[in-house]
Amino acid sequence: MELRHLRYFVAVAEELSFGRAARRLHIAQPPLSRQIRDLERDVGAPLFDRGSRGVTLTAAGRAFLPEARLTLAQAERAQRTAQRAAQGETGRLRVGFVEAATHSGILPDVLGFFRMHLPAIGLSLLEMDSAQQAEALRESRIDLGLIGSIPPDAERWLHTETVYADPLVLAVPEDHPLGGRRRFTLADLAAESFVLVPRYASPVLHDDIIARCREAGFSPRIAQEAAGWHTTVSLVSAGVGIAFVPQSLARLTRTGVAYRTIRDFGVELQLTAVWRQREKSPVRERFVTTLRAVARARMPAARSARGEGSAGRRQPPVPPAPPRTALPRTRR
Amino acid sequence: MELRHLRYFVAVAEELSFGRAARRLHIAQPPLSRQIRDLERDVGAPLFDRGSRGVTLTAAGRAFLPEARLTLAQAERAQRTAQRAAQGETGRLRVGFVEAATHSGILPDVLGFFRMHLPAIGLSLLEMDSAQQAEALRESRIDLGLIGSIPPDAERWLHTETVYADPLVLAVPEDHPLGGRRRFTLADLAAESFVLVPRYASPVLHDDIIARCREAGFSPRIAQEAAGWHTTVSLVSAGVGIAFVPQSLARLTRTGVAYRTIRDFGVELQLTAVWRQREKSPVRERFVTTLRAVARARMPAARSARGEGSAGRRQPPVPPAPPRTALPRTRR
DNA sequence: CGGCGGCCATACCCCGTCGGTATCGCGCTG
DNA sequence: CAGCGCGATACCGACGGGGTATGGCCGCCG
Repeated sequence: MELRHLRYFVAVAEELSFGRAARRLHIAQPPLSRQIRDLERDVGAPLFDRGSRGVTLTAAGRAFLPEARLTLAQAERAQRTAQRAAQGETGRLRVGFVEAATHSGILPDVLGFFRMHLPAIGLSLLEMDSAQQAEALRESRIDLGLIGSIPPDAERWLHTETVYADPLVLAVPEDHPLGGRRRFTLADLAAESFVLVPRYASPVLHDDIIARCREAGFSPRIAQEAAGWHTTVSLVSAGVGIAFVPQSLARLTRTGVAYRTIRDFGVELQLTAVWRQREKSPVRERFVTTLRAVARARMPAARSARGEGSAGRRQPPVPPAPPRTALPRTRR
Repeated sequence: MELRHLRYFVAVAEELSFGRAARRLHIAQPPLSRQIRDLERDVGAPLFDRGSRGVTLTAAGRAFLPEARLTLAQAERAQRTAQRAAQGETGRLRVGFVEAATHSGILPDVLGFFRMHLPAIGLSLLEMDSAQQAEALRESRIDLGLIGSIPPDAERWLHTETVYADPLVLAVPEDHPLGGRRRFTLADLAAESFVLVPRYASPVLHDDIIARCREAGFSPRIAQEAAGWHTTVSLVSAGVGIAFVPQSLARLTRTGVAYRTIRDFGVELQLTAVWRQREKSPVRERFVTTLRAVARARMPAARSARGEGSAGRRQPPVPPAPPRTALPRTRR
């Protein structure tokens, strides 16, 4: 028994005529008769009573009809399910992320987009640090990691893509002596007091800043630790100290605070997506595409993120184009 | 897409190896590869990741697998449903019956057998008289009628089969003068008082008896009406009168009552099944087969019922052999 | 009442395709 | 590095799905 038999049977049962059914199926009547005969032989019982004036369903045929319809519907459902899974419209994705990914607002936006437009995708979110994510990826406990920077051992089996990069600029109180100067070097700040992100909140960023300062010849004096960027800016505004903040923040000018670029400071706030290199996953591709779009919308400058991978392509921000396979569809 | 593709896909997905799956399917590996490739083209997405070391399911494949299994199961279910319907193991039957059919105990026995052995059959029971049944059959409101005798207009489009025939004998009190006589004619009973079934309970039987008496030259004097045979016998035993009762009752001898055959009385208690001539119905055949078996078990004499139709065949009483079509089953 | 037309079955043919054999390409492995 | 295991590719034969032509049956109508 094949689906063809069921399709033919349903057509004949609906038309109650071999001739009309054959026309509807775009085949000739004799082959249709033969297929139905084969089906009846296979089922083991006649399904139609042939009268010279059309045909009628037998008891077996009447019982068979709804089941045959169900079978055909189930077959189509199977096909659609596979297609949707291939296009990443359904499935499951386990995402590891550092806390900073939520603070930046990028991850919440992506999640909101998925809940809104792709509700059939099950997302599992697991907060963990970079090292844990690398291990979880290796052990296939997560499918995607979101980390603050590319790990030192940029492993060969991992694909990394920095989707968001925001250079840090200096925030100073408007009435601060440095407010008037045009150009800084890092060393000029040796005597200042800083508002700094606590290490536990963003270890990579914290360490990067400290390391750059030490390279410039001083160890920064920490006046106050602050976990959120807006808090940090408020403290700067209040004169507690100066701070390094993402450039994107500088666009929302706040009274009492001035922003100054430090040439060759080179520390960036980053968000990098990382996943198992050779594993194809339509859902992951969807996620990354969305992530790129959301992140780009929040990027401070027009230039795109400089991650390795295919991060350079321009795409409409939201919604992202679905990843499509190039295979042509045949009939049915 | 055909069921073949799904069967092959499931095999490969379960074995995670084209070679092993091909062996399991009893085909060579290259055709299997081609079928899977065709399936993937049809679905519109790759279902397997081919590694040189076996294969893995893609996300689409993982989503497709359970749906494919469901489709195959549904197809088998469809087939079995049709088979069962063809053998009358499932379906619906609307049965019209006269009240006497239940009093005789035959119909309840058939119903009990169906509830016990064929619970998947839905039986609709509608009590109506012979004329109503004929009309209901014509209008296809019932599929089978159970009546007390063949209707006067033994219509050409109806098939009738008398499944039960029980000649009436005379029941007299043991101490009654008639008890000693060997041979009777009906006319000998002209002066007696009778216990008779009320007309509303069995109109045909009632009228038959009255008519025979009038032919014999008298109109019977009714001492008492009684609706059940056992009640009738009790009344005879108590000396209320004499009565015509089914011969089968005479086997259960009751103290105080003697039974005598009246030559050429010729009135029978009958139960006749009737249905639309040219309509095939496995459930109806089942029902009639069972009916025959149950009725025969209650028949008084060894001789079979003399109905027109195929009533003469001997069959094991219960359970009846299922009507089987001679079509051979092919593979799968 | 006989010819006609509609309907399905049968007979026969062609070619698409399913399944078979032979072979290749490619990693992995001893 | 040769061997091997696995899937893909190439090619072939034959089975069967679909085509046309035709027959048998029955209801209809002139």
